[in-house]
Amino acid sequence: MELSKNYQPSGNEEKWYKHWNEKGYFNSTPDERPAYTIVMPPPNVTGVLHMGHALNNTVQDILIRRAKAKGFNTCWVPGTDHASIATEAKVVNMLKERGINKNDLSREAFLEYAWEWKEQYGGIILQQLKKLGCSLDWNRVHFTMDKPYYDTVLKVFTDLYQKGKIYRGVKMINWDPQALTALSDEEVIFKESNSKLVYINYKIAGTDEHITIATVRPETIMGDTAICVHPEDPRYAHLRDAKAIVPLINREIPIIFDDYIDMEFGTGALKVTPAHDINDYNLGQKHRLEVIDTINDNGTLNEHAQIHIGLDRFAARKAIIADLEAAGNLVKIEDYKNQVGVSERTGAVIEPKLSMQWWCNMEEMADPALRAVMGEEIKFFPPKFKNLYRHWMSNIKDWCISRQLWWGQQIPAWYDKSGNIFVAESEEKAVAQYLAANPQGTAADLSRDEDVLDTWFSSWIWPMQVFGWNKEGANKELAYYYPTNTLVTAPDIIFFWVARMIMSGYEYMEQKPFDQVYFTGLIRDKQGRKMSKQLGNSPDLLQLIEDHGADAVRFSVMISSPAGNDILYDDAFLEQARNFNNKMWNALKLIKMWEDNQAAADQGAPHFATLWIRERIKSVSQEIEGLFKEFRLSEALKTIYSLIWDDYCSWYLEWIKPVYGSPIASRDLSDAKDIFEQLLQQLHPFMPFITEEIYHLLNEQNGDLMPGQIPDAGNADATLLAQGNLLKQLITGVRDGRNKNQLKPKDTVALYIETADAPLYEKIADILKRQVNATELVLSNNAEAKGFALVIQKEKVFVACDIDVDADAQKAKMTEELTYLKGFLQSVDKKLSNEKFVQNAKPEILANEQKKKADAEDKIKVLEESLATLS
RNA sequence: GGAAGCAUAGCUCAGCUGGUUCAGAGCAUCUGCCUUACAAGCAGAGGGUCCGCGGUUCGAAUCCGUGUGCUUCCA
Repeated sequence: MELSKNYQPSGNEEKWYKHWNEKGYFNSTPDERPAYTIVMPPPNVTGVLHMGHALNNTVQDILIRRAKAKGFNTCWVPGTDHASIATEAKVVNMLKERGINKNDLSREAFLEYAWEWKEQYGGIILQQLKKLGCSLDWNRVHFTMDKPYYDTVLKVFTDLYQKGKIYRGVKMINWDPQALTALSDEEVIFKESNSKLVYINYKIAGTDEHITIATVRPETIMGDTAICVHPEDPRYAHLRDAKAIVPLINREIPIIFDDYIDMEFGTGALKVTPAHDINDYNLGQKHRLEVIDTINDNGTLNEHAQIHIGLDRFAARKAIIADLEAAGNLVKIEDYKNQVGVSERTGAVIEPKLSMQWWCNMEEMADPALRAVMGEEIKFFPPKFKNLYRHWMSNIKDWCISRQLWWGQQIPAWYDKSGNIFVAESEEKAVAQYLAANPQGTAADLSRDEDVLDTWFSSWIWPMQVFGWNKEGANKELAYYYPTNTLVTAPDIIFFWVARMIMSGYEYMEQKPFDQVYFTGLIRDKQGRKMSKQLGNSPDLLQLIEDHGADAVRFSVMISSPAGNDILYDDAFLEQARNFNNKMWNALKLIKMWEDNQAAADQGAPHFATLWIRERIKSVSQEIEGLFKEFRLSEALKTIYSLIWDDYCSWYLEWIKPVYGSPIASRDLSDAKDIFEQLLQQLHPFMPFITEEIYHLLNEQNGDLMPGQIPDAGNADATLLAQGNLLKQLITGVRDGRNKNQLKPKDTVALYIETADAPLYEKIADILKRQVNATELVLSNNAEAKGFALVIQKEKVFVACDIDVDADAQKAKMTEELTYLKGFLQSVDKKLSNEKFVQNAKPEILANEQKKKADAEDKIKVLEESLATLS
């Protein structure tokens, strides 16, 4: 068979994905095996695959494939999220490009366009996940706006309303003047901004006196309804019962006293604008102040502002400053850094606004959800996120769930002409409610709430709804797959989504939605910056897959990605992955070469190398098992990587390699293949394509690697491991000695070894000689020959060769080692003679110290003897 | 303003319940090799006051306090 010089991923990946899919490996139906279930965090329909998705979904695919290989019935559910604000914005833009104004459309017409958009672009990201190799059950694709899902969201709303957990009310909300909708607190990002602190004089009514306030929002002064000072501030004590006059519009407002004020800040006097600041609002409630809303929904001034009506708030800010200056009220302007809230989706500066919205009371639901995480019924990986979660859950506020948009689940609330509310899952039921209360009425008296629900109000029931929670009657699927096993997500949606899923899980299933939450890190670029569209520092993922193959991309995001820690993405990882691919490819080529030249079938004993590496694999498999239990996936990958590259390729294959030109023993060949297959099985979850490809090239296979099993590893034989280890050290030691003494690779040597374990050398002599280019190995001392001496573990090694060795340098080196060992022995002795140590240390640690002492003593003895021979 | 996390080789980072299988990996550097699987490779090597200071302990990279620097979350 002719194999290319290097591994070529292109072509293979599509081939294997299609094959796995056709074989049905991705699909799951309940059976007698235990289930292992993951629901994918549904990406936005507006999204395209980026590095964050790549990391997140690679992790999930690894967990799924590994669980499959450990005998679980694995089910990974794909889907997308309708993303109210983002999608609506996209659709509005699309319409604008076609010359259509959203406001000219009916709701129904707009939604038709929106669905059209969704059908065209909404599935892109799922298609892209196939390129990454994700073993998703494509029979189970869900969308948060599908009919059954939509209906269930309404059902949840109705149910919570009936339980009194959802209510309608006027409160201060975060208003996005661009998207023209309310946002929840979680959708507001605070950004540091360079603002101006403007000092303004307000005249005290009936006097010539002024009071100076400082504000960053002078355009809101027309909404002022008080000035507040600290009750103990001597500067203002005389102003009790005084009134101030708002500049430009000359409205009288009271001066109030409250210890909320920070006397140090600004002038110690605060203008209070209850309609446009949450803190002012609270202050206003306390002091029963009037509320004057001076800003329109779109961010322009309204008629209550009296001046500059229709001007945008930022233009108004400039205009008002100019007016104040002209009127002589402006004192000074200072530069000032403050935190300004902007909309997560549109980037518009948030306008705090009093508004009638729907709210969900979270307190009661938070309680079991908090306990589940703190009590580790749901485990967080890494656990440091428990703190963050606890803090948020214990300070939880009511959730603003209505959005002034059309794309989403329309709130199932109907109003009659006098404003009474009827909430029901369907219009018929709402009408029935109304008619029951108003026998004279007709359905036409009712009008439905225009608003839709927050997207997260639909995705918080994702883990149960994807298994048909809303279905009538017994649900085998839900019973089998729920609770799911692992949720893999990024820490930035711990409140948006994770916490709320836990709450809805306990509310409706009386059970947690998942056993564990694995938080991936954020991916940053080489300079440590977050990857973002604005910076353009996010690599084009599909291009990366195209250029390097999905396996390499998966490797590169996983190798440096410990749970919860940010990763700095660097293309160098791709090179490492490519080299690793080529390494395995070349191992395959070597074995295929041997296959063409093998001895007839033989019943010979297994090669020492084979005996050793089988034990080595057992021991490493146990390690990997432990790493998976703790979700330390990057460590697991590194461990497998090193097992394949170092142990299998660098040691094992070299040890069993036949002398050039001679055939390989057929037993060694089949062992080498068998071991390679085991290693491919272990690596498969991380790099599915190349492993499947090599697996099939290695042997004629009956089945595929993907559904193959990783058996539980037994305990490794410690003696064999130690023997292999000694052999490695002997080889490295002699090679190092050769290098240091400037022996060329082709120069041969002879080995003289004094050992207490002569039988071992019968097994390893051939390997040892080959690996260090020795012509012979004699188990005795030879003081006569030219050469150099080494001490490896307790073995006295003399390397005879035809060069003059610097005996002094050699002695110096040995003496140095001896000094170190004696110091080391001293420290061990000190420990062992310390009564407190002997009393307090655990038995195994004590035994270990005793072993260290014995080993050090042995080695010192050998070193001293060798030194004596040298002189 | 409140809280959390991080600081280990030139760079990017591992290091789980304190004890040399603990000071490690990849990249970079140096030396020698175009050895018939692999030069995108092989064989070796060098390189670290584990941020400073103090404490707990028989013993600290690891635990506690404190200072400095960086990051993130919340208001």
